[in-house]
Amino acid sequence: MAESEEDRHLKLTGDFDCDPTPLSTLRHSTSHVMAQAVKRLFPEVKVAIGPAIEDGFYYDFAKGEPFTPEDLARIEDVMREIVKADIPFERQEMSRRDAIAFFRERGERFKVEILEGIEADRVSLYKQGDFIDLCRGPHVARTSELKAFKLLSSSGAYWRGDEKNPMLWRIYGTAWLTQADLDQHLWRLEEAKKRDHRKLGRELDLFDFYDVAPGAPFWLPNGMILVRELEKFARERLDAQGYQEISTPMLVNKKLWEQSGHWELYRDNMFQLEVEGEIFSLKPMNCPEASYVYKRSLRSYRDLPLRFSEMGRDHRNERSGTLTGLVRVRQFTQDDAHLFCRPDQLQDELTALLDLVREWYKTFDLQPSYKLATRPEKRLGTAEQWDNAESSLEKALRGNGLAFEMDPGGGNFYGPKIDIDVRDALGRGWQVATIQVDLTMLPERFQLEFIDTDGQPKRPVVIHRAIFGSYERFIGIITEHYAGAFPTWLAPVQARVLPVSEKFIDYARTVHRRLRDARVRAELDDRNEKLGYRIRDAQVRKVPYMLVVGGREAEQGTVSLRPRTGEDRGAVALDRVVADLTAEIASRAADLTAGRS
RNA sequence: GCCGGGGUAGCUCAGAGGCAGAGCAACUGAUUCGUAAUCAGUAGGUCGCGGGUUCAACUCCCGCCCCCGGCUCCA
Repeated sequence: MAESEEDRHLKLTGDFDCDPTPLSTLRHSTSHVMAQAVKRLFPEVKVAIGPAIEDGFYYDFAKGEPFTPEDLARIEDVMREIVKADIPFERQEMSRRDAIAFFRERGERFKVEILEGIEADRVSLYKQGDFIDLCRGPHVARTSELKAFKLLSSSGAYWRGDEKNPMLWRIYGTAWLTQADLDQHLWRLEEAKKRDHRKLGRELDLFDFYDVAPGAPFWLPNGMILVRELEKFARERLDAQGYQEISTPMLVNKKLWEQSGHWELYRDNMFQLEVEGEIFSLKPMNCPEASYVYKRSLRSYRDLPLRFSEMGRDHRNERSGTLTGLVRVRQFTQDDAHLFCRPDQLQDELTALLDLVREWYKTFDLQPSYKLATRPEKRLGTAEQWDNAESSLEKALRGNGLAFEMDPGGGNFYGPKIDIDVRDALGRGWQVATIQVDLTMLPERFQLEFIDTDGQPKRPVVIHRAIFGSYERFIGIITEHYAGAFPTWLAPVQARVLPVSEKFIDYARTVHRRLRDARVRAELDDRNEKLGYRIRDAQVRKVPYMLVVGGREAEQGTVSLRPRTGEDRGAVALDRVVADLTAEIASRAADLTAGRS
């Protein structure tokens, strides 16, 4: 992982510990003004740290009682007074020793602790009016520059993120350069609430959770359609790429996990149970068992690469407080694969894999971004192996014309990797795919071999990769991305036939049957309700197409086509509607184009 | 796991020691309807679970489970 803004903030070392861009500076200054307001209202409170973060800022405070929503409103009022007073931010420097004395005298124990933990001889402080804080800066010139901000929430947070440390109270806020940006951000927060996959999952009957199985979804018929369509999508692509699908046991003897190293490093996250005196565990990952499949026979250099894919159902005993809808679960299904190749094949495999990833996400209108994580300090394997693996990953990225960030030292101890985030329709990032080169872990621990051209056994390189990441999380992501209005190929119900009145039920049945025969997931809504009611219902259920049929349509063999976008595409011949819909579904098109002239 | 907030009808939520409530959804009937909500009626509950206090607990106390927002972790 690259150092986070929080980490840099805490260390106060280097030239620019805090991101000096105008927006980050503004947010950072806003957090100082918030701390100033808090100290005015609650003089006994001690301050910890307050960095800029994505979309805003926070500040942590030591205080007996939590902040209430009313407190936040009062703090915000005081902040606006401070802004109005147009106070300058003033920088001053002092020796670290003096700074320690300065903050100790004020009882600011957290500042003292930070200062004691750093190496710099001199440090900077920033002062605005009656508030002074240890800070690397930079800051805006005057408080009047803060125009568009809002406090959002308060919650507990540990000092330095360590649960053994005291709990502090954190206030989150957001700040922007303009009111329009702030309004836009607040709109996105509102919109995100409306799109919450937990809410939509219930409303659209996709999945549900019951307290008998925390962290594990029950897939309802509608949601299972999504699972099946995604599986079908994945299998089509992997079949075309020469993958071979396997499936390995979920309940596995502890011996395997001792061999793989999971028992030592990951045991706390594994569900264990005893069977006839032996300890078994539900698999948290699929790699060790894929190695068994590899090892099943003697492999020649000619057999490689071997690409074993698996819809691996994994269980991880996540701490109860971390579970969140489909995004963080205890049972999930990875679209996993392990590619076993010769070192000289690594480059081509990675290039093909990135091409696959790039194409994959086009279907969902999700924008991927790539991060190359290189060798960490603690690692296994030779410099030559690492050089080869890192340059192969980089060449694969460049070969595909992909922009990427570097994450120096962020790789696994067994090899470098590329992590892939996607940005959704609201601009939120989600980690989905990962491509990890494994130089040593599986190859060494499981003694993987192939017989090379010289007749000697050699170690293959393994690539661990997942593209959706997990079906559960991915469905959570796309539910929010599409706001539940899935493209036709994914929509649980693709079309609803709505007879204008029961007089036209026969023709409606014919239309319905034609659609079903063409494998369109269609429903007939012949309920005893007015057309307007049934249209509204289909709309609320986000059904892509409504096919309204009455006398005119029955006579002419047409349907009146109304996509959920609200347009009226008028009377379209039934044959054409069926053809358009099947084409739209087969091509996994993003837009609703059937019947568009 | 920790901190804070919650759990009352399918959903959204009100109620606070003394008869369990509303809107929407559901069901039944009437209406036969042309592009986002027809009218009327009916039914619906172990107030998360267990214990305690009390003449009486959805309400107060204790323990547990689950959910939400964070911390930490993460596909």
